[in-house]
Amino acid sequence: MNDPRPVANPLFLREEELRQGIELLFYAYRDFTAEPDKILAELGLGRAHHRVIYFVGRNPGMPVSALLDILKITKQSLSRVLGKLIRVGFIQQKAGTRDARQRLLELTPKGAALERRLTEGQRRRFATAYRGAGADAVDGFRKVLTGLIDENERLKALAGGSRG
Amino acid sequence: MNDPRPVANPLFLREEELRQGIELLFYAYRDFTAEPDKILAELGLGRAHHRVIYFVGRNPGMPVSALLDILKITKQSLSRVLGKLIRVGFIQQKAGTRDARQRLLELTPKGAALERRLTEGQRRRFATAYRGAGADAVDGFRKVLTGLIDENERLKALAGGSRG
DNA sequence: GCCAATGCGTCAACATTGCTGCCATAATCG
DNA sequence: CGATTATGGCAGCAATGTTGACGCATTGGC
Repeated sequence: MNDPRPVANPLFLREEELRQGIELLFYAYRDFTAEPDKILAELGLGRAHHRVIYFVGRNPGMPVSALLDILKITKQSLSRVLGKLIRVGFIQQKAGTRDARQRLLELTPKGAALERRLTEGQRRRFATAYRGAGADAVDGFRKVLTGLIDENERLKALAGGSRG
Repeated sequence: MNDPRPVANPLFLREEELRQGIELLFYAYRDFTAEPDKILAELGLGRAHHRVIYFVGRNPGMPVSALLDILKITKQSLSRVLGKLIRVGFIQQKAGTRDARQRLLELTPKGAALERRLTEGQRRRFATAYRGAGADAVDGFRKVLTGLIDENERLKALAGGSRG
């Protein structure tokens, strides 16, 4: 009846708060990726292919090095994924004009169609979540997520498309 | 000089807003998992092991089936990961009392130490992001992330530890 | 007490996604 | 010209996921 703690222990609350954040991030990411994964599996592709298709669609004409910097994987890992997407005809390369060593990447029409199909569900999921949470919540969401990103990556991340 | 659009196209804004959300989630998750991944690699473990260690630490005495329901992977995949963690001595099993078929999972002291080591950086990352964003932002962050989770998973996700 | 269902584990085979290390080519920069 | 950069390829290895099939102990309903 007589709780000795007038307010909840702030240290416990803090720990609980942090753990809840960790878990929410896990659950959200888990469900967020499940839908496209199914579509990809039917095509013999994986999540890595989606990431490449997404960012190339977002940044048409980007060189391989820019993709590597976003994905933070090795050149060899990307090479395999990218090679398959090119062979199957979702992505095409053009030689760079300024630097002829560069291979500038862009989606083929077929690739753009797949991109839309893959990302559609994710956009809808975000739209629903945003609508349900309200504009202020969306702002907070962005603030916290941005704070989770490595400091030296933040600017690049916020630049998003080729607007930066 | 004279922009024909008095305000930005709301449809474009919406699309841009949604894509930014998608990307922020990707970047945050990428950097959020990078630190523990390094530690795990030194131990010959992977991200899947971290997830198991995390949730068992959070829910001591949980049966295997509960873990499967959280991770959404197959029994066989979990079995391999769990088996290794038990062999190496990070997790131990006890037979269930109510149902003797169940294997109730808990961290060994060694496992608890690893859990702290792995999750420490992630907690710190969240603490910094929360502090920088403010209490209202944290609330919005939680609202949006919760909205991203599959509807029929939301209650379970929010229950978090064994408080539910 | 029988018998189906449940909880858990395991063997085999396979694909994806990372990694390292090494090598090659071509182009650009100083 | 020589060093660096941008890209690609090959071999091999590990982790993480999948499906399918099977076994074993226990539980619970009839």
